Amino acid sequence: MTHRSTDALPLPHSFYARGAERVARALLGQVVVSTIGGARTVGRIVEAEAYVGPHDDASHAAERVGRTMRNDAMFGSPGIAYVYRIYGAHWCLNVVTDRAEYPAAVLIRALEPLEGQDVMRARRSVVRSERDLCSGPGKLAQALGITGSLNAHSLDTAPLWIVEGPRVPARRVVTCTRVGVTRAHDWPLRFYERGNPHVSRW
DNA sequence: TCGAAGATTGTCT
DNA sequence: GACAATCTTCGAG
Repeated sequence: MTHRSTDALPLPHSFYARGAERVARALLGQVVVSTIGGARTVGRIVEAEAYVGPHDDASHAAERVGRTMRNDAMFGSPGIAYVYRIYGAHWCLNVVTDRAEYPAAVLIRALEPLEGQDVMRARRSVVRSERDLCSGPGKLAQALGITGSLNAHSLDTAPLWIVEGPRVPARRVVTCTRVGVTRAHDWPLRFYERGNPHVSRW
């Protein structure tokens, strides 16, 4: 079998040990690999949002909130996952960034499916087209089988890790405001690949 | 112990 | 395009 990009080594710890805004931008084009439940599902990151620190009022770990049981993983080491449940129905996958004891993270908002589309389709109850598989934070978590049990999981080992993928040229990266947040909604901390049909929302 | 709010999605009009 | 579903978390009483 020929070499696949998904056989590459996981991204190093140093990749995540930077400000969330830089990590969010750098995550575009990287590849998420899941072997949860024994099935391999792979997707390329095409959309991400940064939650940059305690001064970010839209963050779950904003200063007015402080450290709680829910956001505890955000205070952990860079490179671990922060998985939370939203609206009582959906899981969302974040990557913890910056440094330990400092709450910053990047929300993975959309993937372009690369492998295991049949498994994704089986996990996702309602799918009209391939674009519906991973075009949203709750959707991609369901498609990859991600649940709260992966909170604080280190993203350099099975069953969920991130490897280097094809780089996205700067001219194809769009920067805009975050989606769905009710505070600090005008901060330009959302990044996505221009023209990619798997982005959650234009 | 209770009540309000939420980094979304799916369905209906 | 608008709105309900659904339940965990957190702050107040």
